Amino acid sequence: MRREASILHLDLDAFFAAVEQRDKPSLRGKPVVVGGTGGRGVVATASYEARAYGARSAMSAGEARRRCPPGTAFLGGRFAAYSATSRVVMEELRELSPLVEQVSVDEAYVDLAAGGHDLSTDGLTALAAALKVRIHEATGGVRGSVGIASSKTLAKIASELDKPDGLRVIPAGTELEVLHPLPVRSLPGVGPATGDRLSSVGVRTVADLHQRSLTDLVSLVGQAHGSGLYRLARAEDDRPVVPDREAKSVSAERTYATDLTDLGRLESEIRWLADRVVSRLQGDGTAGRTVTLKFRRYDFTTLTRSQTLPQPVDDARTIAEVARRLLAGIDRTGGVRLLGVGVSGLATYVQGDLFAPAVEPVAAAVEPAGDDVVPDDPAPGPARRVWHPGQDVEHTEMGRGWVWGSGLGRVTCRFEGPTTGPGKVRTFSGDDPDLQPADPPDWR
DNA sequence: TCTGGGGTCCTAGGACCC
DNA sequence: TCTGGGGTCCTAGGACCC
Repeated sequence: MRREASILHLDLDAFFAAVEQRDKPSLRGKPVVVGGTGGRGVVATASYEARAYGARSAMSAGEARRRCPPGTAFLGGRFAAYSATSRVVMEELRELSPLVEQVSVDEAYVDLAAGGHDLSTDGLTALAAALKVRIHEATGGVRGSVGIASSKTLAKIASELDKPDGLRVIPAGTELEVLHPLPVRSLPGVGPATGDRLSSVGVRTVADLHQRSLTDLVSLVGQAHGSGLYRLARAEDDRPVVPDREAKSVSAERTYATDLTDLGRLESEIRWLADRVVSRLQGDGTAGRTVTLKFRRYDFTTLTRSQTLPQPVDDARTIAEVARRLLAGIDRTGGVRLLGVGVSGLATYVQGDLFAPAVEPVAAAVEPAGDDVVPDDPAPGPARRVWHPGQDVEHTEMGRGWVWGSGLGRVTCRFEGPTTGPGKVRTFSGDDPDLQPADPPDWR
């Protein structure tokens, strides 16, 4: 918490719907719902006119259709238009200060202390009012709510208080007056689960929260969350505004209109998801060591399986094969509602030969030619064999398995079946005659 | 027409090393 | 041989946010 209110939070109002209403005058003043046009969709944004009928973000499309009157516009979403509009808004914020932290397409923090502004309450109010006008003009009609306070959390709460088209400054020293009457559920980070736990011990407002000891809160919701709430109730928050946060993971997922059961189809979906992840990975010049497969069953139960590789990977074939191996260990009975593929443990990709000896096997997998994989008949010839993570193998003693990692002339394999649970891991020489590639998967 | 898609952070247990 | 503890890495799941 700073000594003066110098952190601004901006939240654009019903952003996607507002862009649609800007671009299609016939939609102005009418209920508009963006998202959820597919069979299993949910609402991304409801205009305030649609909210009046009970439509909400994250609600199923079917529920929103039941609630809204005939004539409501249900739109699929034009994300290019939203991000272009977002960029216009972020430029306006950067006029205020070099320290702008964009949290999402419609939300950002600005550190006003870095911008040399009049930080009196009157000065801040004038600044916020002028900003709102500039955003409305620059975007051609989108409005936003602004909160200014002495910390990020308070600024975010402030921007919520007068939504939509809000403007709220919380002068330094008055934080607790504003905070204490609020329901705990309005604190960022308190969702349904935490809200229920707090409610079960009689904590409903921030003032109630303030009464509880640190020990109580930690035992109720865990170390990090408990101490976070303890501090929040006292308006203690010194998180800085951080521009240009680096991404920590990249993922793609898809929910299917009808549950999938065919293994070949699942594998081609994995390949498609891996391609999407890779195009973003390569666009960012990054690669990651941990591949995660996300799997949601017909009954919405959701599992993840992950594997960390020896080196970062950014090629679709390796990522898809690791994901496919992970899929093979999951019981698919009943059908699959959603599949996802992700990569985390990101590292900026360093091009060059400096570490060539160590990364050569994986580097070879980056540009896969079918010939990299040794044919089933290991004819005499070039002795060096290339193995890549996820590849199926057959070992004379261990049976069927798959490559976990390789390097420096060795290959590490994991042997497990869908029913055997955690597998055995063994390392072999890369040219061990007992180890052979198994039948390669058929991607088509 | 029950429940999207892209993320972040935390917890807990086990393996492994010192 | 027994016993213990700390630290790090990996995996799986869950809560939360927009």
